[in-house]
Amino acid sequence: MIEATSAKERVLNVAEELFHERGYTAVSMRDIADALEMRQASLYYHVPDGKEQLFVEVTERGLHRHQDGLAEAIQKAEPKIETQLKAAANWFASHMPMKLLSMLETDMLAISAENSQKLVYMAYEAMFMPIANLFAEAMDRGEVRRMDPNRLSGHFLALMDGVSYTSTAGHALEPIDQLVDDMIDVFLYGAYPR
Amino acid sequence: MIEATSAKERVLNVAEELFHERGYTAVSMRDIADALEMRQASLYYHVPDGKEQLFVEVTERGLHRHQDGLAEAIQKAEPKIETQLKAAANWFASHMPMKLLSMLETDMLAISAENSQKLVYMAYEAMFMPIANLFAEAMDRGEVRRMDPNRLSGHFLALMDGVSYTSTAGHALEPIDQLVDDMIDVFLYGAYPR
DNA sequence: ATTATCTATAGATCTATAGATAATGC
DNA sequence: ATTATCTATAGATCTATAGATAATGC
Repeated sequence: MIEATSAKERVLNVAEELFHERGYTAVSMRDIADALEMRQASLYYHVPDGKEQLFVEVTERGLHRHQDGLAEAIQKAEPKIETQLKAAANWFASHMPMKLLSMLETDMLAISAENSQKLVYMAYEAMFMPIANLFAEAMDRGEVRRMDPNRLSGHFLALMDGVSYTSTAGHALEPIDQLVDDMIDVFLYGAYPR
Repeated sequence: MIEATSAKERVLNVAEELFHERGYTAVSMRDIADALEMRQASLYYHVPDGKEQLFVEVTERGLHRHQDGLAEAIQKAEPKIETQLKAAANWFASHMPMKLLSMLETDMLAISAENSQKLVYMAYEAMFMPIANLFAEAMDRGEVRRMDPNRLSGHFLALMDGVSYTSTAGHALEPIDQLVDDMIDVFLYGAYPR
């Protein structure tokens, strides 16, 4: 079998795009099936447990992809916080603007508590923790001022989310790399004059 | 009539809470009516044009409230960027953690293009612009380094959104004021050692 | 007369199940 | 036998409309 993408993968890909765009509740199984040019009921062959399972699988897959890609991007960069952050941010930016916050906030309330907990924890592991570790190490090297690395990670991801939004929403006059660099500059040096 | 809140206001208040919590599509007219202990159909007396109108009214009211409250908070503060930002941030934080980004991203796609455009513009006027003006003035005073004030405003609001989320989601060990102060400190001085 | 509710219901849409069908793989 | 689709449909839920009812205000 030299299929580029299996049928299941195609389902996950389309579902990912739609869920990401409009959110869990706003997307119906019908919408997904339509986009795949198949009948709504046919989706249940791939996800017998239904819509919530589909969402969970899509999100898990996406988070694993983020975890791997992010780890690789960071590891490839020289161990200097600015370079590492740029690598991380550019990876985020290129691999689908994440909207982490909005996902965590709204969609999680529409699924079961168990699934929600699992996904929130995976998001923590995939995105929050790696960045926090980066800061902790940078602090040990004296590169970043001492403070709670978790808090700093939260700030960085919030900024990253903002950049994603800006570039998605069209009011982006400049390429995303430029936006990312600017953001990191403010993050590292602050808004006060140097 | 010495009513504290009119029937219409009660409807808007409950709708605001639910929409804010779970998003536009995830909340049904039934949910809102149930929370008000009235019948679903009765809502249509207050909002004859239905659910979308209700959402638009709720959001407009909320944005106006933000516009006024924010303007007042800023104007009361001494004209020093740090003090002004703290005033702005604390106002945001106390008057309902906003989730501006998530609202703009997801909910706007579920309503008509006209309404969406109107609300996005109102959000821009109510939150984005006042903060951008703050920065522009601070730059003139030499208090903030020269750069695009709009971009800076975006970064600040993204950080604010992140703080709102942190404090909402329970993983807040500290009072929100503390989180806000920390955030502003990073924003102004940067993550690099001073 | 106005305000604010109610009951009843039409019509659309949504999730999910049951069972048929057809192509490919052993 | 497995994979991947289809048709048909049950049952729930959702938005919105029509028309009745009752209390308060002029």
